[in-house]
Amino acid sequence: MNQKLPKAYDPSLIEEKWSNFWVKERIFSVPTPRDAAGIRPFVQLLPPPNVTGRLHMGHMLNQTEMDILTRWHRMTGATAVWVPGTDHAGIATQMMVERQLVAEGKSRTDFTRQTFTDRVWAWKQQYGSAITDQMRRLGASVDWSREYFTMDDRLSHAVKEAFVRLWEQGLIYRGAYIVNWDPVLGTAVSDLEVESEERAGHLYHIRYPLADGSGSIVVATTRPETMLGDTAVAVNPADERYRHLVGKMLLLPLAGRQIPILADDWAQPEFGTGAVKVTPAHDPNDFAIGQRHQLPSLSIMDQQARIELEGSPYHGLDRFEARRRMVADLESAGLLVAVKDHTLTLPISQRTGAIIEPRLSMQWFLAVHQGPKDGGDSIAANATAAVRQGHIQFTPEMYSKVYFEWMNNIHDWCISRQLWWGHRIPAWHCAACSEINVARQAPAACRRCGGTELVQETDVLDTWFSSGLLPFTVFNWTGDPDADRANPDLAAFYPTQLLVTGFDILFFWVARMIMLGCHFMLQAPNPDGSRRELKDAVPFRQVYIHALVRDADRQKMSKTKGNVIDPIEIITRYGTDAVRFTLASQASPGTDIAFHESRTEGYRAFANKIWNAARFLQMNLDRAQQAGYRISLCGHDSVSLELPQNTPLETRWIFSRLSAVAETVARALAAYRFDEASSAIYQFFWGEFCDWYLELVKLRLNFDVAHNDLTALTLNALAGVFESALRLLSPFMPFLTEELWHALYASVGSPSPAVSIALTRYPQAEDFAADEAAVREMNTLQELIVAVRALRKDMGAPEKEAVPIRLHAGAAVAALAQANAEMLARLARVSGLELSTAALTGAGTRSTAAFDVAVLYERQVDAAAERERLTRELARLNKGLEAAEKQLNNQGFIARAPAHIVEGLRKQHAETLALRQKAEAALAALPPA
RNA sequence: GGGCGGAUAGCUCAGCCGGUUAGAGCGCCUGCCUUACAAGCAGGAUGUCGGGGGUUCGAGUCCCUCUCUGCCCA
Repeated sequence: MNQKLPKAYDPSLIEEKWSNFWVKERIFSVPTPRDAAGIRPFVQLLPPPNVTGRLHMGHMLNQTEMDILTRWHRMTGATAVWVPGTDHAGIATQMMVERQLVAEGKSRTDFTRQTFTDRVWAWKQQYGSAITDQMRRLGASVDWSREYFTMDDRLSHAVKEAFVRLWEQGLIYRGAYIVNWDPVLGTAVSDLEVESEERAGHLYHIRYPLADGSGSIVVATTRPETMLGDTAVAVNPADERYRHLVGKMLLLPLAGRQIPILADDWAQPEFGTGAVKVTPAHDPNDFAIGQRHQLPSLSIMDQQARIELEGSPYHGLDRFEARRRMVADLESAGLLVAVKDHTLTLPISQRTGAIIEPRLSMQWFLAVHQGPKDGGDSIAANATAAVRQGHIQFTPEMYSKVYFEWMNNIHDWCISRQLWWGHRIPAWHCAACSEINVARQAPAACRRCGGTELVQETDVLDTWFSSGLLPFTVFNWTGDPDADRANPDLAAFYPTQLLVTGFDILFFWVARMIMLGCHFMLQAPNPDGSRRELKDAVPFRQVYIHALVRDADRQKMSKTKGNVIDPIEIITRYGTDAVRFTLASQASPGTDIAFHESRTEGYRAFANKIWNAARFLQMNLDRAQQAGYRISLCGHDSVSLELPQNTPLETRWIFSRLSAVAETVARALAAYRFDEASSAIYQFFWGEFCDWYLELVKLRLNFDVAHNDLTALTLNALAGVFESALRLLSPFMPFLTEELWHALYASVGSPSPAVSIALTRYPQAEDFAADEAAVREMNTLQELIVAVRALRKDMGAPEKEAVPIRLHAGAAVAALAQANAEMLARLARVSGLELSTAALTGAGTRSTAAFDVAVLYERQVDAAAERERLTRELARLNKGLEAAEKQLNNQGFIARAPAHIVEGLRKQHAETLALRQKAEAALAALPPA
């Protein structure tokens, strides 16, 4: 019945078993609650990885943090829902499939839209779950029954609904604007998807002759190829050099059109020649000038950024080829005045690395500064207020500043993409009258002219539009106030409690969720029918922004650098629990994590330590059973707050420590201090439970004699503390603790009280008896033991040989030492204790504030080493005394510092003084060097 | 150019609302195969808290400034 645990911890033997178990048994599935008001929800949305993605360290950190919090809250009785899903990732996925086609010698244009998207779906079916499969190995306690894909019917329906509503509210509009055009992808991309890069380039000075032949003006430009689209030349109104030319017409070289010279502040006199060409269709600033002066916009490039100008000799040329040709032509025409080196900042597409072409094109936009037609504040106003008013809190707090900064400068959001893969915009263009019919279903006839020839919009929505809706769409939001009010999932789980994510998607995703969440949910009534306020419309109440995982040299991981650490590979070598603990132990808000494998090695050793503690326990439980003891273990009830009268010191102590650690962990986790929480548990488990408690219980467990109370009591305490410690640790190391927890119950011969440790109660400070006196006494004994061990070492006493000691101390400490002679014998190999009324100094002694102790061992100490040690000690003490005296002699300090600080310092000063005397005496007693 | 961080032991990082002589892990040195664990046990060494100035009875902690360094936005 009792399976022996293997001698060494081997994660590969247990992790797969439990991750399968958790999924198969649906341990973390949360049904829709009947009574939303009766639960304490802890709801989080997993930042959905792209279907094209592979798990990286960032995911692992993110999921480790989310999982620790989820498991912790779940164990404290919350209804913990963690919703997983994947994102269709428009551009990334389409690129992935297109690349596949290229390998087959085909291209997207060989397919119809339908057959292409069918192919993407097929790809998704086959490869799309790679990342969620990897996730299962991390032990993430997500609710798989709620898993979604952003293009599921359910979510697509909601996306369509959201779009139509925004359109009806007048917040979505269509228009020709300058957008960031990626000529490789053939689509517009948002500002966020554009990076800027400095590159060496040229500034071309080109002469534009006046139409009347009376002279010319020289313009400076970095992009001569766009001159075919020029519709003006601008000079600064204050620029004396050109004032007389304003209003005159120019003859545009290479095009032969006439364009005006106008005055506009945008032209900076000190840049280039002070005269700039204006190309409204190919430059955002020029576009603005064009608007101010009602200039025509002349688009001269196609979707691949080739010159598109019928009849022009440059027609069909790539933009950079066109530049070369045009510069050459200008030169031969004598119009190229100068070419100067110039560093220019180029917009680069994040996806493809292509140089973005600002391009005038028809796009769909979401208005962020405008109130909806049916009343209410603008999207940006609500999103700003939600954070400003504290309904959403950022950790680290600093990120709220970043958020405001962005929100204050936000522009209307270009939500259309010229792709095939994504949510198609629900709009139909009337062939007859060009009316745009936005509708939930394909309309039969145009609403304006009744025409029946309707063509659906070909654009799809930006991926972030649909993911921005997730906090409510995953809970089946419909947009219909009555239906939404009656929706039990929405009632129970919205707003979600927390979002854990990286700063890289703060604007892409976090901000969009706040924008869309506040906007839509303000319109959804509360479950009781009352009007929803902003504080309950927010998509989440807390945002925790985690750090970046870097390599051991603090370098950002990147494919090109080749320093990417694959979490699966590390997990395979060290086990998931050890990797999770590594990340947790370094996860402190606002600090990047340098991932050192040596640390993971250390935490695997920790896991092994726990494993062996379990083996020790199992061994003793076996013996106990053979000896006829019955051990009862029943979750946290096994630990009694009332310890029996005869409970030995170390047991009173360990329960006190357990209580304190539970407190520390709770406080740390509430503040996202994963590092503090994990270090407190580590310290407790290894430094206190294993190093001290397990050694001490060996004194109490006695199976050679008939049944005795002390053994029984100790066994119960030992098992109870261990069981509690496993629960304490389980959010951090779910696999190991699950395995050992079940094994522990098996050893006791009783069924586990829950199918999983994850469903038990999290240890709380008040679950354990705290005993201040026991902690103090134990600390004194620890000090004494450490002092004796050190002395033994100094004097060269062999490890195995027991040695007597002499102790000088106050009555209480002396009595404590006498009462615990066994402890001293066991842990410091003390063979006998002799009390001394006189203070002890000289070779072979050590002193603390509480006692002097001497090891009675014949061999002479190494006088030189001892002198060195004492000298160091003396220096340390003097430093302390100096600092203390400086303050104590300071009248200001005595007068102004709080009494307990002054008193504490005095006491310490007195103690240090005594220690110094002893050290001096010891030094003097040494034979001369 | 604007904004936000960081600099503490050899390395990676903690150090709260200022309060007594600054901590952890890894690494390093020494001794131990003490039957739970050598992935272990025990003992030990290591810091002008980036420089300078200020506030304060008191500064690693608050303020100013400089140096170095990282990130975000334009």
